[in-house]
Amino acid sequence: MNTTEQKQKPSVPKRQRMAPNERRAHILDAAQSLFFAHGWDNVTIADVLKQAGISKGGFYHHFTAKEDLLDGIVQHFTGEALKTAQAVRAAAKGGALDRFNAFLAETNRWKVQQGAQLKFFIDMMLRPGNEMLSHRITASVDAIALPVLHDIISHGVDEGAFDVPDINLVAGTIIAMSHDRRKALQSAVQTAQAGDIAEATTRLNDRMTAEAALMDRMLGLPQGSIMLSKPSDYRLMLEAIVHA
Amino acid sequence: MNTTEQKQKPSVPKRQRMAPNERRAHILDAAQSLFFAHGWDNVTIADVLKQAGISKGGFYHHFTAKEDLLDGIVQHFTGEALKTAQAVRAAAKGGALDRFNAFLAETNRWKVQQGAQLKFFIDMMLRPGNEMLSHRITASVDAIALPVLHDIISHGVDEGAFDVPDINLVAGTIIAMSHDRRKALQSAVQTAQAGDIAEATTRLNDRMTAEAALMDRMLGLPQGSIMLSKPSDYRLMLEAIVHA
DNA sequence: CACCTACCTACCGACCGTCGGTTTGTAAGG
DNA sequence: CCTTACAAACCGACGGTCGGTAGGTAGGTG
Repeated sequence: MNTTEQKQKPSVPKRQRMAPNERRAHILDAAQSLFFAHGWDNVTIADVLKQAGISKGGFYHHFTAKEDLLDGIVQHFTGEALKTAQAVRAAAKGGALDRFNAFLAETNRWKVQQGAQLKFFIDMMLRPGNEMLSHRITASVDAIALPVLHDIISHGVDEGAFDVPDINLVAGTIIAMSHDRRKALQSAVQTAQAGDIAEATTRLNDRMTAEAALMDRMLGLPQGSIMLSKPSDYRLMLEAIVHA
Repeated sequence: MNTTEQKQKPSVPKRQRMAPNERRAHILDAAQSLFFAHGWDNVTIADVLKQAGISKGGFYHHFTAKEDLLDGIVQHFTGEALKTAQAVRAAAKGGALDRFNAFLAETNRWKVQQGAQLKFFIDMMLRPGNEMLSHRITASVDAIALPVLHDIISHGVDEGAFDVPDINLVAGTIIAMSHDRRKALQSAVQTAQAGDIAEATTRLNDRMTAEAALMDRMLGLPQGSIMLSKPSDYRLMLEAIVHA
């Protein structure tokens, strides 16, 4: 109801055509940044549309529902992890213990590589209102990591290197422990950002050392068999996060 | 827009007044049954109103939002657990191992006591769309169980009975393992309902035996120190669930 | 020119939460 | 014992928002 009827072609919506894959990825990117920043239920389809620069009809041409975005994001986010896992599985050289340590090192390398994104990721996973996102990503990671871990442990048991009460239980518990690590990581990052990187590094290292010791026990290994990264790695990771 | 204007006082809404606590509990009960049965996002406020027999205004007089129901339900549901935990904590007699076994026995006793409700509860926790409920209940249980477990383990370490790399890590991992157990329980219940109670009992028992063995290792105990329930208990529990 | 498909606007139904008003208990004052 | 006054429980219509749909439009392709 504007009194001055300006019929000027204003800010022409500029309908621009894109390849389906491209458009889909574009929308997914927009959605991911919004969801990570503000939480699943605090972001509306309209927000995504504005961010992605597309209309509702256009959106629903590429996606069937808001939940469909979740699947896309989770897939995109766990794609890297999947590749890593497959690579570790393929490189079946060495004994089970070596493979296990390689698996841990690889996952850890991936995290360090994420650098500053890692903090963002952790905060997102732990943000209230993001239970759905968090749950799905966790489930997806589980689905990828569990069979690989089972495979490694199973080989270790066959070799006589490992001794476990139940392969699946041990694999699941190790993964659960790593999920639980998120809280410790978040706390460490906060400490680091408060200025005390030394303290944060120490706490992180203590945690990881304890995890390694626990894994030794769970796998029936002598103390010190499982090797996690060095403190210097954690320091570097924390510094990278702080300076971002 | 009814043609036949029946002015009869029909099905008088019978505005009936209740004490706030009573009304609140009444609404909470209705909400819980609906949420458990159909999932958080599939149940609307209107559904709860109809079930509880109250109007929207009345509802919002007692609750501030739909989410407020969640807190109430979680509290109501973990209240029993809280009492149990406090009781275990108070009964500080005996050594740490005895207390630990008592803790496990008590939590298990609680589950068996739930009986048929247990299946309902597990299905609810694992139902898609109930991530929020599931997450909150898990978090609440964690908050209750963690300090108790920490307390027991800490005493055990002081006594020299336990030997752990990190108290919090071990406590958290044990709890995480118990949460992960839900999937195994669900699977066992399904097997039992399919008729094969013997198989279900065996699988459940295997799982619990393995958990006990893992806990022995985590706590630095000789094999067989941690005692979980007998197979007969699981059989009884499964039978109770099937016959409900 | 015909046709496909990416895209758009307008619209729908469902839902949550609010708001002004109504009923009911209850306690003080006559 | 009755009246008056006030607070608290309760009602139902309404507004705004959101996810999703319907039906048409434009731009590329054979």
